[in-house]
Amino acid sequence: MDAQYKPFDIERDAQQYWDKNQCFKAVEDASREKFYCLSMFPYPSGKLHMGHVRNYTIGDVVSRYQRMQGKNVMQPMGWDAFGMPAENAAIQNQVPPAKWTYANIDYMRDQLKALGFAYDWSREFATCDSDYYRWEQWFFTKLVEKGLVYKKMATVNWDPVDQTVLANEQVIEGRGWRSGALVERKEIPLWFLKITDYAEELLADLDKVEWPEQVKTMQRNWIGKSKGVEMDFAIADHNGEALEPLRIYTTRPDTLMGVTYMAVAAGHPLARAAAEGNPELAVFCEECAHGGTSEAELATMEKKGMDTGYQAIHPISGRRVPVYVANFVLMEYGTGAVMAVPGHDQRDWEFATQYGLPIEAVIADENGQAPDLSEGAYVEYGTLIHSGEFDGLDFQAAFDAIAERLRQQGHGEVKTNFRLRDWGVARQRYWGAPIPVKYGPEGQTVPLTDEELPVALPMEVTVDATGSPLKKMPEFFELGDGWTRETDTFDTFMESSWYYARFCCADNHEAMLDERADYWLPVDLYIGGIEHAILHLLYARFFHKLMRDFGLVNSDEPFQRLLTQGMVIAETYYRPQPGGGKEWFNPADVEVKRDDKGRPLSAVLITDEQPVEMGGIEKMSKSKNNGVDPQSMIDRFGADTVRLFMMFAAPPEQSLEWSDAGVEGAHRFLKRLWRLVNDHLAAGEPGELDVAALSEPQRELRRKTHETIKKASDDIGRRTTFNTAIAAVMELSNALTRFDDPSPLGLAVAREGIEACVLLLAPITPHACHALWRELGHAEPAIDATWPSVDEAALARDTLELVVQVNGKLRARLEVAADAPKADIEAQALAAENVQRHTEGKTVRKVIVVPGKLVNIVVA
RNA sequence: GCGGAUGUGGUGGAAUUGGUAGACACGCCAGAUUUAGGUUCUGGUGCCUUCGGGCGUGGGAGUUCAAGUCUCCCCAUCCGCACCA
Repeated sequence: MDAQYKPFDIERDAQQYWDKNQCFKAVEDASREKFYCLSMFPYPSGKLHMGHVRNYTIGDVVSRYQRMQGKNVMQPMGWDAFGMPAENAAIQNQVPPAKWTYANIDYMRDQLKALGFAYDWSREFATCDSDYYRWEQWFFTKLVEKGLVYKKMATVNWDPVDQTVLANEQVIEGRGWRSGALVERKEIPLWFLKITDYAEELLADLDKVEWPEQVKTMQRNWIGKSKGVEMDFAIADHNGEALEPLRIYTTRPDTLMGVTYMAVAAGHPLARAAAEGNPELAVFCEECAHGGTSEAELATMEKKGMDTGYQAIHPISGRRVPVYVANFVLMEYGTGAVMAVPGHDQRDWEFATQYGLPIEAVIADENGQAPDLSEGAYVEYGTLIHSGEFDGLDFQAAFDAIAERLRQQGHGEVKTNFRLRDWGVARQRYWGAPIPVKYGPEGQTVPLTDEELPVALPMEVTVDATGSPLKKMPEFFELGDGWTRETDTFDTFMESSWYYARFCCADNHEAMLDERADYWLPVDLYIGGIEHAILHLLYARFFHKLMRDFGLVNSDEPFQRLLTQGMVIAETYYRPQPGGGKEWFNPADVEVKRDDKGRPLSAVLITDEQPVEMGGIEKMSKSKNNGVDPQSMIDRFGADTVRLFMMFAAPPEQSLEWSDAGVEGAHRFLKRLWRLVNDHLAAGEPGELDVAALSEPQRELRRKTHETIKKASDDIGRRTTFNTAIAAVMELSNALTRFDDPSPLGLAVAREGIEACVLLLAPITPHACHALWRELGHAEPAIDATWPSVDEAALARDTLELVVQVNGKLRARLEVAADAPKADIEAQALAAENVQRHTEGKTVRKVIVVPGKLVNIVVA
């Protein structure tokens, strides 16, 4: 074999071998256990970033591991190709989004191939292929027929200068990102999917999947099932005339007797009515329409309100309280109105304090006293006070009693509510799948028929900042006889909600899915960023249930296991600019000076040797220019080194800090491994592995080999902690390097250990292991080798080391027989020299023996 | 603001079930060989120390024979918040 590790030759040869033999083409086979491993497909933004490399390496390691376990593995790849960046690039470079997107796909596909991922490329597709989105359009028309789709008014960000709808991301501090104009909230009619019809099932079925508990918790909270009371407050206008009652929902009916005002959204009919005769209020309602629509923005903005002059009549006490218009109440949430209990709700408390409204205690604190409300609201559950006949009741009793009273009076009833809102799927953008609906001359709204599908998106267009070109293309939307086509396109979450199913049968041009979907689904392991923990994963789960209810799939959930990978982060460097901004420099262009402990002291730009500031470690991003280009790393060290570093530097769920030195370390390890095999082969032919004839060092090495197999198998297969699996293999390879025994038996023991190293690393550094496995004389490729198994007999030990503590502090170590009785261990521990010193003159109160671990002697 | 996480040597991290804190690696220090495909090998390396030991897992309290791990409070950072993907 070549004494030098030559990654580029090795990687080219291995990739050619896999490619030529179509090693990763997945074929349905009912007789074999399947494993569908899926990584979240990329948006083709231009080139791969380190986050992609991390994501796809994790998926590849698991895929290759499962293949070596004998499973029928399918690992596909495709492109989440619709989205805003293509439109932005089109505006900037005058290139049609389709051209830009497909060029990016071609480039990124080559990059993925250079990393040696075991994909079945025959299943590849892009979501902007009409052969993909046509089925989405078809399915949408079926949903319309089934009543799962409807149109309603919804709030969007409106840029009054560019005359266009903005995404939340395009609203920067309340202003449009291009025009800089103050963004307004505007109501327009939009298409919605009834995800709330599935709220209960989406909640309950979380129990069926093996997902990280925090992701399930986030989804549960997002769905937000609550039990409360929906009730009406009668309303009187300035003249005491009765108006339409005000409907509200509360989860705290026990605090009902503490209501001191009501708050409604600026768009609420009551606010509109009040504004009619009140110019000041009309101006205020207008002001409330400024700013973005995101919940974070609404929750953190300055709370403002204005009295409508109307009065709400308390349904039980008959007390009259003022009705305010408030900017933090939104029409979209619940009924667009809330009852305010400033004594027991912090937000209500702050508003009441600001506007001088009464704050009253109706829940006792833990001492049974009225709580001090001077510094804030008391939000705990407790016993009712100052609530008339309800005094003395606890939360549950008060909830029931007050709800019952409201029901008897016809003012309200118990209701289960969900925080989850229906999914708005319409976008006023060009680069998306056209929504397959047409409008008639008499205002009819009709889904397109099967014969009218698909609606192909025109590919040759010019895009500018003033909205979708589709709206300016009569040849697209005019259908004749007064009929027009919808020009909105789908939310790109639609495409990513079912691509995992289409991979099962991407070549079917007659149907959306076929029986092959039921062979492969559900996805056995889904890997992607934690940032998708709620929206994408919830929409995909919903879509799966829709497809199930149409008989397209037979499972309830799309993703059985989920691995949420952390971000890739790196140090940032900048220089302050005269204007107050910052110029950011890429880590590749910066040299860091360190003190004698290796702590970074300062940094200079390589080109001019002048200092730059260190801006802290952040997520790799364009804006901070701290992205490390995977390609340059592959070009320098080879794909295996990049893969190894990625898997070794951190467990997959944590953020991973990029380190050039760490990459070099990974590269050094591969060179050592190569040399280890080379030296071993040069040492001669191993003999027969006669387990009964082993010397003590040989037994020890063999134990290390099997301990490593055990640990690495568990780490990769169950825990998905690839970093500790690699650390274990490094320990074994260190032990093998130190093991110097050229006897035939010694070489046999070493051979077993070396082959274990190669196979255990095969999923992580597949190219090097492909070559090494061949050098070790195997005709079958490493990808088809069987994962090594543990010889339990090799793990047995005659003696164990126990630690001895005195009062919890380590004082001695003890070598004892593995089967030594407790009493012997205790006696030996007490007799140890250093233990004697620490127990001298003291009374032994207790001796705790934890078998196989430690002895703790408690003295006083 | 709300929901979810994270915090351990100079650095990345390990400690899986409450039981030896710091595996493995990077960096640094010392030595050897010598080095042009990004050397290689050996040893040392948490902090303090009167060399007995003491201290030590963001901070503060608590439970326990025993706490990085469990409970409570606080601080900092990150992710998501429905039109970024």
